[in-house]
Amino acid sequence: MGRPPCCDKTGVKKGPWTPEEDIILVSYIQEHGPGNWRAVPTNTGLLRCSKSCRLRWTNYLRPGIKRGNFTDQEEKLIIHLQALLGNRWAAIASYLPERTDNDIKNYWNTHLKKKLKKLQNGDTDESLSSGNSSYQSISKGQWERRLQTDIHMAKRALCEALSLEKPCDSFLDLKPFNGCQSLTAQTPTPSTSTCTYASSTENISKLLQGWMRNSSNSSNNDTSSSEGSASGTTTVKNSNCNNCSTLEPLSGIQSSPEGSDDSGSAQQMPLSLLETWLLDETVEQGDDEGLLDLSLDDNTAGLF
DNA sequence: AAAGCGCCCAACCGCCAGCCT
DNA sequence: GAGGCTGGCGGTTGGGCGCTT
Repeated sequence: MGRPPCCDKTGVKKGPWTPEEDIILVSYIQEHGPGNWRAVPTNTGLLRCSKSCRLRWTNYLRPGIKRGNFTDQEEKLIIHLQALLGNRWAAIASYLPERTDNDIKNYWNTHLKKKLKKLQNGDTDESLSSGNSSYQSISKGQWERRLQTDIHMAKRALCEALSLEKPCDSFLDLKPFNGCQSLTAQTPTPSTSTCTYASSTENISKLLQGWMRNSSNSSNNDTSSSEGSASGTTTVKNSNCNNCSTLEPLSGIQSSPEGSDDSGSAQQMPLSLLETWLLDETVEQGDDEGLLDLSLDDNTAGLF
């Protein structure tokens, strides 16, 4: 009957991931591809719940994740999409392939919610002035048309931003992980896939660099690598990797033979969605047909 | 210098739809 | 078909950090 439990509740480690754990997880996924999370703790020896492994991968280690400040375009897009979709962060994240739903959710809760609150209280905010406040005095029909226009503009901006990305040859030359190409090949996506993996490689390289530095500096000082680590995260965020090419490749990492399912479902689907969106030439300003098939959330539409 | 406060964000929790046995 | 697990999702939490007093 059914399946065995995904993991033992006992002996499962919680809390921040250490760089060592990250490396183990990344190595495993490099070899086997993402998916079958239940097998990950068993096969890697990680004392983590399968759920925790999946979350760590999708929210932090997955290729193509962009970290740091949100651009104005991204911000506006999030606001528009939140108005349309409500708090469906995964759906919203599908239009921002470089951002995780968790990041968007956090950004909304910590920044945008406050901004909108201010707006509702009558304050002005120049970054949103072309967004919400301008909707306040117009009819719903006008608002929808304006919204389509803004989404179209955001689409253009995003398209331009993506087209500006150049092939990351320097990272390809690095080959920090054997078989990294095959992982990207799993994803039948736009040309950005190479870059997205490279950017992740950069993240992981930084992480590795920090970890190697820590472990060489203080091989007997575990607290610096595991405690200081809430650090796994801190290492990546704070270290400046000016010369990643000095990194040694990880040994024992094989290419993924048959790219399993995907590199995190959140990666494949969003890109195809985005691609559809970007390539949809029928979406023109003022053309209400064929746009996002989304109805207004009454609550959020009321904001405008 | 240090205590207090607020912000940020990684990670956990609980729920649910879909899938597997 | 039923029971139960998996994977995905949104909400929430709490530790770390920086700023202010």
